[in-house]
Amino acid sequence: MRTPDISIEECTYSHVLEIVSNKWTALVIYSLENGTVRYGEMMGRIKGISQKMLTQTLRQLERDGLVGRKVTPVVPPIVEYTLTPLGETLIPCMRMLNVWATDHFPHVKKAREEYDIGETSGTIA
Amino acid sequence: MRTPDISIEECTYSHVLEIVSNKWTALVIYSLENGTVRYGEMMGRIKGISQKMLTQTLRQLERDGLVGRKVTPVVPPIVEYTLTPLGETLIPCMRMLNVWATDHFPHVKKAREEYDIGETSGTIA
DNA sequence: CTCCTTACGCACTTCAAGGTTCGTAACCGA
DNA sequence: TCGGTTACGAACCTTGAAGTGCGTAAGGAG
Repeated sequence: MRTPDISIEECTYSHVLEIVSNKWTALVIYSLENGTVRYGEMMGRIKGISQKMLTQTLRQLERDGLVGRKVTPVVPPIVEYTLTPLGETLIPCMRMLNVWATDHFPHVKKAREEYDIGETSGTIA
Repeated sequence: MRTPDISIEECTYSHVLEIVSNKWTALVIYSLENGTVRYGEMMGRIKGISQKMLTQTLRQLERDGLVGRKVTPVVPPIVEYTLTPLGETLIPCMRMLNVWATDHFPHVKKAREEYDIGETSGTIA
């Protein structure tokens, strides 16, 4: 009764996750942090991403207004991507998560290992 | 050549997402923000969650060392969950994302609508 | 005339997250 | 004896995210 019910729809936090929780989104934003990058160059920078996933991720970010897309209709084509001002506002948030991870992720890893040990051996005795 | 390649493994940011990007994780953490909560009470607070998903989410958070679990073996059983100190360190991060969402999500929504209009009608002409 | 390039789109497949339902221990009150 | 309670576990199904591979335009180099 004290605290009201929580739902996903009214939780703004969940909305942010919708935007940035995709597998490659963070890496794409990172690669744009220092300015405009061409499609092909991004492919080279982000290890392991496929053409399809890069395109798909960029389309989504473009749709959300976080990155801008500039096409130069020459042959072969030149397509350049840049963070929009809106997109740049995400950087501090991501940095904060980054700091948290650097500070606390080892702790999490340790907790996991201990938990898993307790799971496998502890239940027997 | 200027910036080195980025990969998911070395991106700490991606590790945090592993932890908190699950659908219900944020809501569960929120519900624990003001202190210890029993299992059944959480069910009532988090709208739409099923028993399975609540248990599953709590197990994961417990494994990651973010929430503590205390069982009182009476009948019917009493199980209480609490944020650990480590779990509490996540709150500021989540708040920041929350602020970002409140400030910028309307902008994102607008961008989406405009993009979708351009998609459906613009290509024809 | 043919191949090479860039930046895609499209079709197909795989896999894991999430959701639904049912069963369970153990005691207490009626 | 029997239903009610709490906090689960296990089996099953669905859906969507992610991965793989192929096709393509348009012109310039050879």
